Amino acid sequence: MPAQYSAKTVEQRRYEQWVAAGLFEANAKSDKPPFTIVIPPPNVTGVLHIGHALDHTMQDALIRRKRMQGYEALWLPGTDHAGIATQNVVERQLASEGLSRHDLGRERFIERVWEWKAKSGGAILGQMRRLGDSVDWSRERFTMDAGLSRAVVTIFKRLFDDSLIHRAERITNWCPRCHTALSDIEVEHSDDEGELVSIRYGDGEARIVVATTRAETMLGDTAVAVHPSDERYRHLVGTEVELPLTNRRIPIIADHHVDPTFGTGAVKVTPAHDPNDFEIGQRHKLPSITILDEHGVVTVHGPFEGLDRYEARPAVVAALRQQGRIVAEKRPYLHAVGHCSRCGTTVEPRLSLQWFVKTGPLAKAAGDAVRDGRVRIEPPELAKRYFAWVDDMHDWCISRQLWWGHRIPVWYGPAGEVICVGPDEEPPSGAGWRQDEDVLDTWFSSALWPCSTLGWPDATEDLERFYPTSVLVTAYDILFFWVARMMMFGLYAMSDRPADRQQPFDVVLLHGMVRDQFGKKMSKSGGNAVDPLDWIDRFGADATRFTLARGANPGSDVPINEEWCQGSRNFCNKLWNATRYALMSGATTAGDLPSPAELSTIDRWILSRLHEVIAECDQQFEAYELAKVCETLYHFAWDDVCDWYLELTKPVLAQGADPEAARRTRRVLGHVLDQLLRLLHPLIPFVTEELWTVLTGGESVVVAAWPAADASFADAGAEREVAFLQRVVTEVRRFRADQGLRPGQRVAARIDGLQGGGLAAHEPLMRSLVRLEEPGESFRATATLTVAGGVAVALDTSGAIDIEAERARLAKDLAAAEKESAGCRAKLGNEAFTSKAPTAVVDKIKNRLAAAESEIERVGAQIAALPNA
RNA sequence: GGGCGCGUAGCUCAGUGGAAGAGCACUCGCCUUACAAGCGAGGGGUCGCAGGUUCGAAACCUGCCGUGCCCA
Repeated sequence: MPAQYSAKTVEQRRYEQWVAAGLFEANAKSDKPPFTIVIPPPNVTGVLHIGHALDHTMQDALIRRKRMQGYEALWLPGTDHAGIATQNVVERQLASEGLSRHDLGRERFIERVWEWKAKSGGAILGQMRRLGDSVDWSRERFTMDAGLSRAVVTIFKRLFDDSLIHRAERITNWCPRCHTALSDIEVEHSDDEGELVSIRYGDGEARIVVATTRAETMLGDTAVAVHPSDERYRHLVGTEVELPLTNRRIPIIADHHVDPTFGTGAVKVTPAHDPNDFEIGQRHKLPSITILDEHGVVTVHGPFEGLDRYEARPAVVAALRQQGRIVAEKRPYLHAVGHCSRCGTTVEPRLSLQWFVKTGPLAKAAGDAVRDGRVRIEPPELAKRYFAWVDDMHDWCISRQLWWGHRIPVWYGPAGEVICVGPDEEPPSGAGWRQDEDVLDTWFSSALWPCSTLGWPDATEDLERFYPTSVLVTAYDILFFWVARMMMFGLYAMSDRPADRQQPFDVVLLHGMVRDQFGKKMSKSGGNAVDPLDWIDRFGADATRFTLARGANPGSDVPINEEWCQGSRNFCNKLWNATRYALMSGATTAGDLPSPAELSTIDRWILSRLHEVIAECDQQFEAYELAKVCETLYHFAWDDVCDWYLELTKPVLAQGADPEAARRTRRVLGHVLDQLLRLLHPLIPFVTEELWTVLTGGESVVVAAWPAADASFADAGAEREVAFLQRVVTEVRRFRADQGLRPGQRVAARIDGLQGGGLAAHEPLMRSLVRLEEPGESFRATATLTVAGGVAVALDTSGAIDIEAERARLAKDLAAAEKESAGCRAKLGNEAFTSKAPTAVVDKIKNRLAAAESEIERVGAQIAALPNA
């Protein structure tokens, strides 16, 4: 084994072996309990970014541990067809050939998309292999697969028949670039610079001033609204005012929605181009005048016709200014603007005929499932956010004016018939029948993902066995995207089952977003984005995973940086070298572990610690505290095992030592590493596999049994003894460092009082750790260290010691002890404390005081023994 | 504007009523036969501010300041 671990030479080879051996394939026929995770399907156009890497690291850690624990573990991979994004990609490709999708026609265009998918789609799936995702590739799914498409039609038909899907003309978020409607969650709001223009409508007595950030929409105004109790305008309500630039007069109406404190307290009402105005329009039965087409171009007759909305705005303002109607202008004016989440274009609220899911009853059920505990949100604090969303959900616009996607299964007849065609039904044929042109929102199909991937609507073996899935892992910022929609559809689709088996998942585990070392959001433009593949290349997948997992505190954001990833790589290397050393020292996993009675204190200590750590890890895993699992194992591996256990057992394993004792320690050493590698495997699968197979000769740690905590290994005596030993060693090291004694330099010393601490047997061990040799003929102590517990170390430093350095160190110790003592005395002298605090707490303080007092005595005596400078 | 978080060491974060912690960074000394991707030792905190509750507050309550996110 080389002295450095090379992830590059291990990772790809190991992954291929795992897949070839079928270790990730779940067997629906086994009698093991199931544990299921479906991957939140990434876009088929997507590439692996650092957020996926975090999400997948967490899922893989959970699923690998369950697999080792003997569950029938299924992690199901796949992608969604990403309607808008994919269509955009292929349209761009066509554009470079000078073509549009309309040149090809619908059928040929969809063929092109499939060709694109076959050639370049799903790049992320290959990248997941590099991360080490233990997904079952034999069950990979795509939302446009035949089976999943059938699921879409099935639920559409059911919802339609239950009157939960309907078609209506409403204001929707319209992307003038993608030429499609969007749902609310596909719109991202940001504060942008715009303008606020105040315009005077009407003249003389009948004039009123309104303010707007979108002057061009005044062409579509059909009213001016004021608050009903606004005294300033009461006399105008019910009258009409002249709308400039048009030959129209519009009414002044009173509506509670108007905020009288904003601007002049009067607002223009454009029902066809603003959701609030639309509502006002409905209430007051106002006409809606559409002034912009699907490209955002003005359609009203006159001088502005044919202008883009951004050309029309200054043109309208200029025309108004010419008429002297601009009362005030504010530029720049910061206000919230919605953008298409796919292309960034400013969305245009637009009146159009769309299909909607009536979310009311579905959202209620989705909320109830969490409220009554069938589904648990982790961490629970985030449930509030979930409720806030599902309890106030707007109807969901599901039709998209795209070609790529599941076409809406509705046919319109010559006599105005509207027929929804189910999965096993024949669409109507004959003259005048046509299918709806639109496709469904991609989320409509991914909302079914937990059940459709397992075979729904068919009652498949997989569905029976693996649904409900165990846990859904995703980022809190898309709680609404995945969770709420999967909950609504899962519960609805599975409603024929008993209530406790309908939910798409038992637990929703939410993590935060990956950020840089200063907590800043990662962005390409900000230059702080980390490409996980780059890290995998340079540091290895294990190091990348460990860095992410180590920051994954439940529900909070995960800061990472390159130095920390280096640290994780170093940790892998540490394990590599510890195992390398162990193998060179003859560590073995063959044969039974010797019983504690046969073992040395040191061996019993490390086994005691091991079992504490196993128990801690289990508890932390169950609580989804991955950051804590990492910390626990990092600390145990590096500090307990490498820094102490390996060092403490070196003399036993050295040549010339008792061969039986050495044999037993080799077995314990092998066991501890074996167990440690198993515990770490879910987090860092590659290096642990490489080391574990060499160490144990086993087939693969992927399917090795998860360690079981056994309290009978707890050994408080051994832990106390080793802690004391560590204290003596550290005390001597401090002295040596302060005195500037070279680490390699051997120093003669006499050690007294070891019997009292029960450490007599460890004297040779201690001497070797701190390089103290037996006193010779000419031994003359130049310094004496007293350590707690009556141990004293007299050293011959062969010359004058640095008394000032020694005094400074001791003074510091003394000050600390005195501070402690004073604090404890103050507490114990307070009658209110001793009478009201629990006895256990009072006793603890008494013990601390006693310890501080003896420390003061010890250090004081040492200072007194120092020669005067 | 409404809601939800957060504020602890230089940085990033644990710590939820009873000794202020970790990793990294920093300082000093070391190539000590597993590991310099390493070893040993060390320095560093008014727990945002002000009140309050309590025998006791980093933690609980109120207000303020700063900051982040979501929604409008």
